[in-house]
Amino acid sequence: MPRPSSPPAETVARFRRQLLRWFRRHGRDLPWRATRDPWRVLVSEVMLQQTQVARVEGFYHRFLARYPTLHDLAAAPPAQVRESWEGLGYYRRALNLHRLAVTVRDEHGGVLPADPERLRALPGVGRYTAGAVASFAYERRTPAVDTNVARVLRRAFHPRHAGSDRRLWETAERLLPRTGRAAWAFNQGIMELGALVCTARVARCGACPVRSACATGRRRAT
DNA sequence: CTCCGGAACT
DNA sequence: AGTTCCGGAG
Repeated sequence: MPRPSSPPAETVARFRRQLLRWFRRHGRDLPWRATRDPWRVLVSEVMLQQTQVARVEGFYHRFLARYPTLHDLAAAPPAQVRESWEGLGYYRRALNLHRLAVTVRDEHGGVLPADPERLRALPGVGRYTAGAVASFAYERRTPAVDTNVARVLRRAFHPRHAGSDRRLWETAERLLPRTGRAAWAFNQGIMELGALVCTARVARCGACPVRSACATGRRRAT
């Protein structure tokens, strides 16, 4: 029997339902999940790009105390911005965030765009971050596939397929619940699953809430 | 010591 | 397609 190019609708629905229920109960109360302020969401996403949650938390609060709005960052001298980023590494992120703030101030009336396409055009914003900001700040019904999510989707729905980001984004799109509000929770949830359960080094299938809807989990009850 | 991780650039 | 950036986790 040929492997379907796309998972069955019933499996997709079950995965979505199980994930959402699990996230409601087990999702962590992270600071950036308690806000829809686009600036705060953006800062969290940029910091989280290559840095783990535990490390980001402290810097996140300090940075936002220093730059409570996008305008505060835009007005700051580059050297100070760089200093505020000390300890997080990948300093180009700070440079790009500063450039982004200036661009949004000067060319978008100070308002961060809600559209992934327009977000994508800003410095330091790739496909993932654009989707994340659109979903987490504006509750747009749009996918956000970072490497954690890609890993979960690959294990669950495309176990023998190595590459093709396109397939993964298509699957992510299919998995999204109907409303933007629910899509927010789904996107948060699937990232949480990748962070806590379906981690890079070990897939904890025995503790996984979507095990029965997952190609990898159905094989082994680890 | 090896692996992990978005975006930009070559 | 491959490389670079930077620090932490396993």
